[in-house]
Amino acid sequence: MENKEIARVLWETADLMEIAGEDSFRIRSYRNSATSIEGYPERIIDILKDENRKVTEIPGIGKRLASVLQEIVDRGSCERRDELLKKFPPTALEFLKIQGLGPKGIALIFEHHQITTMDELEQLCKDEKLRLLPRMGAKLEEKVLRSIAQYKMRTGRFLLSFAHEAAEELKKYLAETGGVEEITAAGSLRRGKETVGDLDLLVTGPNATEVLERFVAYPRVHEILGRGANKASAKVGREGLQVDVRALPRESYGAAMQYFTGSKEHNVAVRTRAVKMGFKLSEYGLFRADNDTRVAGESEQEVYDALGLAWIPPELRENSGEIEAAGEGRLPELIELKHIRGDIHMHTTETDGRASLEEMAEAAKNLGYEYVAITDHSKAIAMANGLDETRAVAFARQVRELNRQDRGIRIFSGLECDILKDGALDLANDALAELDLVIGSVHSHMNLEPAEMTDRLLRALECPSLRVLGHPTGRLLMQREPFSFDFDRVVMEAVKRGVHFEINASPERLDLNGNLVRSAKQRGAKFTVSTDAHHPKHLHNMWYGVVTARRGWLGPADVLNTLPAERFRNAIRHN
DNA sequence: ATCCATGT
DNA sequence: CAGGCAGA
DNA sequence: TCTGCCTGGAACATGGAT
Repeated sequence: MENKEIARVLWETADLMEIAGEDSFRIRSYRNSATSIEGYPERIIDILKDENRKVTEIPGIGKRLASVLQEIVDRGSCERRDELLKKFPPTALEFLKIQGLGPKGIALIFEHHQITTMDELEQLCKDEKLRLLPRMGAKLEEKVLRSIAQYKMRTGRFLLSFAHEAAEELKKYLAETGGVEEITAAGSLRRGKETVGDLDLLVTGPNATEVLERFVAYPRVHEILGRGANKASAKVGREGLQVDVRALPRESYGAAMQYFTGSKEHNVAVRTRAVKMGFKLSEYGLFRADNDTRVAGESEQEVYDALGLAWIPPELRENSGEIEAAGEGRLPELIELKHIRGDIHMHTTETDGRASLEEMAEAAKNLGYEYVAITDHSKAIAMANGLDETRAVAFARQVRELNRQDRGIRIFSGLECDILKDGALDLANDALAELDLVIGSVHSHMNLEPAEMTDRLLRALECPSLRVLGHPTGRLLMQREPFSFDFDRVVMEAVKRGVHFEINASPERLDLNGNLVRSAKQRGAKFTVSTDAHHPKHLHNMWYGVVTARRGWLGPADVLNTLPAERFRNAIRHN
């Protein structure tokens, strides 16, 4: 059992305890242990097995949680969780994701009604029964109904990061079969879409068929949906990600990859082109329409070539101009991970990060970056102990001092400064001016009317120290809609003032999706790609941001943090 | 006005 | 629930 | 060195119910 799964069980238990109204310190302990286990460098299961070691060495884990961990590893659950699940249905945990319903509200609902499914909850609201409960009213019913609608839209979809990790794990496992030439994840994962519905794995090689055997025997498969000679599909993991594995002959591997990568719209357009050229294209290959002779199929390159197209990076395959561009040889040269020279949005223990400045810088150095910007929160985020003017200025000074010693990576002093409700920045200008890089972000009042939100952002852009608009749309994938404002107007103003748009690489944001990036670029916008890391391991998320930038047709020149350190410094310098 | 639960 | 501290 | 007792809580604003 992996640390992640253990952490999940602990987290669930904490949620259930909260609904049951148990001691808040105990709940906190469970949550603390969940987060520290999730990010723990060693496998808990190994420590438990080792006679000479104790899990209580891990800070935050004491005698009680140690035995809980043992229990979870042994049987996948713990007594407390089992008890609570007798009292509350497992859907209670789902209800927690409905906006407006917290632990208290859910407990109250269960006290009065015997419901177990989301549909029943929906019905309860529609029947105007929820408002009969104390402290609940018509407004809440509406809110819950809206949130349920959203919930239904997003079920069955998964974060890109989740699908990516699942795919990597599966690929590794399946490759152990031997006799496998290639395993590739196709579909929206390959196109780098922010959320993914299901996973398509394509396999070729002499033993491709055996791979299907191995797949259905995968320990995390929990429901086999079908299995034939060339294709098997199953639900994987507790989350129920549907995975299709297809075994393919070498000669049609490229055609299949092209086909299963999509998008559907892209494929329709490509096929239309093929037909016009006297071919037919399918997942089996590209054939001449008149005599069915195979023209291409082994590689994607071959297929696109034969159609008179340059090979199109999967991120662009949305039928939004990429085919024309490929035909005319004017596909953009897209940004790649290796172009990124510094991560310029991250947090430390000074506010809500989990590691020190030194640890973050060290981790960034190990990723090969030339520089980092440390950008902790400002004081409006009180719960994160955000920096006030005094601390910000002191921090800027501390960083100047740090850079005198050579630590193999350049550090810039930054701040993720809150944009207040009226568009003013949270800290005074003279304090901001001391910092190398000011990112302005909205963290509150996200439901303003569009006009008001637009004005707010426009006003924020007036701040002379502002260099970056952080997570500009505020969306949280599958959780919170982007806030609405006049994007184009804000883009134009930002361009005028030299403010960059952040492509926030954190997988639950991927803020600015590909479409917005592209339309901003067309209006002259420049960008940053940053992880918003709160932990050294989050620095790895950069890839997701780069993929998103690619979906927005960006090249390295569009992105500020591809510049070498010195040029980067000049670009952000205040006048 | 006050108090609570929720959310950031 | 963990961790620290007092008192044994 | 062990046992038992005590403390700790990321702050605040908002929207809505009463």
